[in-house]
Amino acid sequence: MKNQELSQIFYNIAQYLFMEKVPFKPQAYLKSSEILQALEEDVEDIYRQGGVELLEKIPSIGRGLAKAIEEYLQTGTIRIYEELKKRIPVKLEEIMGVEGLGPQKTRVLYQKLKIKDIKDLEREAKAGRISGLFGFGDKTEKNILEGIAFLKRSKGRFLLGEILPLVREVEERLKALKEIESLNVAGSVRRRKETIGDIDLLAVSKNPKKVMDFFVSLPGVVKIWSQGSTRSSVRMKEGFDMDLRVVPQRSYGSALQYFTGSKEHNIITRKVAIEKGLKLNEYGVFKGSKMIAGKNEEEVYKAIGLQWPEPELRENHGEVEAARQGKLPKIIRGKDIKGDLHCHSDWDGGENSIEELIKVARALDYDYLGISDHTQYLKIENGLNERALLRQRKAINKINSKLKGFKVLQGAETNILNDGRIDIKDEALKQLDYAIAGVHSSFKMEKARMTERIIQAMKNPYIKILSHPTGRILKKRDEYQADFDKVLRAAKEYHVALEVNAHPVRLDLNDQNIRRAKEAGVKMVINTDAHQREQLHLMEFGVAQARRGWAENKDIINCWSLDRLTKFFK
DNA sequence: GCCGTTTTCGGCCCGACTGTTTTCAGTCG
Repeated sequence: MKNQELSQIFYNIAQYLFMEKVPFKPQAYLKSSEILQALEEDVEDIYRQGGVELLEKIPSIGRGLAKAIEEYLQTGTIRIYEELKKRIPVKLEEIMGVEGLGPQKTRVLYQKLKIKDIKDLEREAKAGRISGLFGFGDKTEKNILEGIAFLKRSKGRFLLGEILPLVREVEERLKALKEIESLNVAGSVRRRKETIGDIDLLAVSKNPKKVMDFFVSLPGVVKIWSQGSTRSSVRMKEGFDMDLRVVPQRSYGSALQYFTGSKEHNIITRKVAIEKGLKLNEYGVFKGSKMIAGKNEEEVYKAIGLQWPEPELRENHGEVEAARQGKLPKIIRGKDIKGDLHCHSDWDGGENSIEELIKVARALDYDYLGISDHTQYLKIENGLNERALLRQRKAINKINSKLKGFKVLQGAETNILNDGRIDIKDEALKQLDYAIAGVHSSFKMEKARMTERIIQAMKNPYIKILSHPTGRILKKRDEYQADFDKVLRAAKEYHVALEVNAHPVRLDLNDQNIRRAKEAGVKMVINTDAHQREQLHLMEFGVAQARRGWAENKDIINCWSLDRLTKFFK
């Protein structure tokens, strides 16, 4: 698949054009770069099927870029790109990945000091040769060195699961300040993206100076990037940045809307406003110079003729059009979850007994809990064999006989062997309330075989859930190769629910795949895969991901009553 | 370079802060 390569090339061309201050063209390249990055179909397939004409059907790809794609597919290179590279042969991703360096500065650094990559950059900055260049001073040089150090440390983004607890701590501290009238987290944290670049906070206060002074002296602040009366920015010791903006009450809604993003969502909403002869910015909705909305988000959206979209929907994935027609989905909420169907007890070496897990599940107000221990193939996890499963069946029956208003289900997380068979015999699977199947070995299998392997497993009549369906581990392991469309078709045909694994490093299915599953009419289940009782609380991350994937209660089987769920399993 | 159309041209989101200037360019979000 050449999508990513082309996306990168168009990104670089855009930056070169920015350097030469070509108007508007770079934005066009940038836009197409983003489109290609997110495009699910293979551009090469599209080109093979319909040539340049079909490529032009891709949004933001016109005649010029379609030709460029064709050139790349045929020759492996794009002429204008090669020329631009020759003129300024710089590793753009590296240099411009440093905070504060954009195309203009990158150009100067190359022309004056022949800086080509981050190594050159660090060397020249340390030697003090950067300050003094036109447009560069001591501070810029120092910031460059700090930016390089950050890149080395963090590789950029943080997992939502790492960040959210820290954000909540900061929120608590700020809310305790009496000068703060309202406080909200905005940005990608509010949208619950799986990884977070930095944190945006928004506050209302009549005394912004006091608030900013307090903010920049919060415990954990290691550097103050900027401090003003409306915006301040700091680096925390964990390595991420936080922005706090103070806005007047009357603009709070429009500011929250604006700073929640996404950028793409905002561009569209502003255009919607323009169509209606209005102007939308972070201060409000304006008709001429008259402000007609702004104090809360609902009225802002209403003023421009849109239904209020949940933050998780604001990714310019069709939500604005849906909001215009009043057809936004009624996405699930955390309290709709009625049980967790994937957790591990001490039977397979997990940390807690079934009874201990039940306690937490009841505290979460669940109606049921599915124990799904590993099975025998996973020796390292003390996987259960057929006899152990039977013993566990009896134990669970006994526990259930003592419970009122709550039910423990017996599942099992079985393993999909390389040929698609399940590592537990059908006679034993039959005794379970449901069985989960997952790939836990041979991740690197070739695509067609992997697809067939997974589909074979789903054909087993006792398999009701496919756990972590794509196998990715954030920042560590890519998805395994499988044809997801075929997996979806099989899931539908054989009535298998696909898991949305809630663990913050998995989140598998991810938002886009959840959306695809929903559109294919495939049912899903949000599970924590907890190996200790505290992890049952990770459910919120799975719910957030499902919300980002537009999932509604009808799509998620553990939003259903025990009766309906039991029928699904039957 | 794309898009949309009142369709082959004209518009493309826009404001805050920094660091460098000496009135503003560059970067970021």
